[in-house]
Amino acid sequence: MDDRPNSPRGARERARADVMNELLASARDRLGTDGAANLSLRAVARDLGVSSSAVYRYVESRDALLTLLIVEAYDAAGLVAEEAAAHARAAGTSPAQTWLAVARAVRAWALANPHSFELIYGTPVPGYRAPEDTVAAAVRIWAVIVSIMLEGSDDGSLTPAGPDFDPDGLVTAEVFAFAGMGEPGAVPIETARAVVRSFTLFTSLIGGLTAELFGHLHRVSDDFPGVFDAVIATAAVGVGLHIDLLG
Amino acid sequence: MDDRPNSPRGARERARADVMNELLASARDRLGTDGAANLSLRAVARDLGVSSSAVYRYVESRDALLTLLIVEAYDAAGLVAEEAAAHARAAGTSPAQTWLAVARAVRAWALANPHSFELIYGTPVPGYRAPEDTVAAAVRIWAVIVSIMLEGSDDGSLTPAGPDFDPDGLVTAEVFAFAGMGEPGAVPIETARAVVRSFTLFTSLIGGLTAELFGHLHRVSDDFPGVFDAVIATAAVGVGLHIDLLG
DNA sequence: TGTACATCAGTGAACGCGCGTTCACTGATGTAC
DNA sequence: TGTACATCAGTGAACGCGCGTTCACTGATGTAC
Repeated sequence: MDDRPNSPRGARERARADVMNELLASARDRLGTDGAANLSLRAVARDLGVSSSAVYRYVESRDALLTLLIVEAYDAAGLVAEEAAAHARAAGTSPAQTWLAVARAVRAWALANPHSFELIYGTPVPGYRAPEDTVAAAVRIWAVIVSIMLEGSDDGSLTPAGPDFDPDGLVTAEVFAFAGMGEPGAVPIETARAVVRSFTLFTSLIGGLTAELFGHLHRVSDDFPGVFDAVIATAAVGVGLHIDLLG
Repeated sequence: MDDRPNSPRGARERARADVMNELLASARDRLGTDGAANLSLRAVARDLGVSSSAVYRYVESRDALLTLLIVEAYDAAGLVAEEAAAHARAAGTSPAQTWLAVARAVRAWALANPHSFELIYGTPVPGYRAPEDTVAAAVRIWAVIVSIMLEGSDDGSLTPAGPDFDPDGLVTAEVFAFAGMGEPGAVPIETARAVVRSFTLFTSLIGGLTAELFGHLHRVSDDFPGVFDAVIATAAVGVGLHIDLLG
C-alpha cells in the first residue's frame, strides 16, 4: 500500500479514513431504522452533515456501500465465531461444548447487531447482486463449523445416531478443496457425511436466530437464551455432538 | 354476511371480488420483483391498468395490503403443512415420516412462492408492524408440528437421546393452552420437553429454507433436495424422530 | 315495467416528499522545485 | 523557506424519477317505489 512504511500517514489520508469510518457507521445505523432495502445515500449524507454528492468521494454507488456493509457483517460474525472457538479450545472443552460456545457467541453478536445479521442472513436486498468480494468473508463461519465437526470426528467424540444417507453429490468439490480434503472421491464416506451434517449446525444456528430476531417466538417463549440453547443442543444430537446443558 | 343465503350474489359484488383477487395477485407478483419493502400501490395499480387512486377502493393503505398478503402467505404455508400431515397420516406413516412429508411440502410451497416465504419468514418489513390478525394464520404451522410431536409421544416412537434440559419457563402458558394441554404446572415434564423440542423442528425447517432460498448453500451444494432432507432428518434425530431416508 | 334516486368504481390532478447520480465549481491541503 | 502548481474534499443546483395519499369529479350499476 504505502511505499514509505515508516513515514507517518499524511493528514489527508488519515482524515479520509476517519470520514470513511463515520460513513460506514452512519450507514450501519441507517440499516437499523430503514432496513437494507431502503438504505439511502442521501440519508447517510445528511447524518454526516455533508452534501449528498460528497458521499461519492468515498463510495462508488449505493450498491457498493451495501457490499462494504455486507462484507463487514460477514467478517464480524466470522470473527466472533473464530474467537469463540479458539477460546473454547484453549480451555480444553469438547467439540460439543465448543459448538455451543460458538453458537452463543454468534447469537450475542446478532442481538447486538440485529441489522447486520438481517443484512447477511435475512431477505436478500431486491435488485442487489452480491459480488465475489463477499465470498471470502461469508465462508469464515462455515470454516469454524466444519473444523468443529472434523475435530469431533478425529477425537471420537462425534457419535451420530443416524439417519443414514448417501453423501454422494450433496457437497460440491469446491467445499472439499476449501476444507483441504482433496478430491471428493478420495474422502472417506464418514468424513463426507460429517461435512453434510455440518449443514444442520449452520441451519439450526441461522434458523434459531431468525426465529428469535424476526419475532417467530413471540408469544411462544419468554426465555430466549434457554430456548436457543435447547434448539442448538437438540439439533446437535443429530450430528453426533452431545452438548451438556445442565452441567 | 348475506341476509339472503339463496340469492345470487350481485354482479357488482362478484366484480368487486374479482378485482380484489387480481389486485392481490398483482401485489404478489410485485413482491417478487421489488421485494416486500418496496411494495408499491402505484405499481400494483399500473399492473391492473387502473389509476393509483382506484386502489384505495379496495385497500385502506399500503400497510393494509401488506397485512393481507402476509395473512395469505401464512395461511397458504399452514394449509400445505396441514394437508401433508393429513395425507401422511391417512397412509399410516410414522410420525417421523409424517414430519419429513410436511417439511418437503412446505419446501415445495416455498420454492413455488419464494416471495411469500420471504414475506413471512424473511426480514420484517421496516416500519411495518403486524396487527393481531396475522396471529391465527401464523400459528397453523406450529399446530402441525406440535401435533406430530405429541403423536410420537403417544405412540412411543419418539425416542429423544438428549440433551437433558429443564423445560420450565421455556414455553409460555399461552402455548400450552393453545395445544389444549391446560396449565403448564399440570403438564408432565416429558410433554413439556416435547413442546420445546418442537422448536428444533421449526428451526431446522425455517433455517434450511432460508439457507437454500437466500443463497447460503450457493457453491456449497448442488443437490438441494438431498441436502434439505439430510438437514431435516439430522435435526429430527435430536428430537427423537428417526426418519428413514434410504428406505 | 319505468322512473328517480342512491350507491359506488374509477379518474386525473395535485400535495409534498425522497431518491441516485452528474456536473461544473470553490477552496483548502499537499508536493516539487 | 517560499512559491507555483496539482490534488482532492466538499458544494449546490439540477436531471428525471417514483412514492402514498387526498379530493372533487364522472358515469355506470343497482334499488325502491
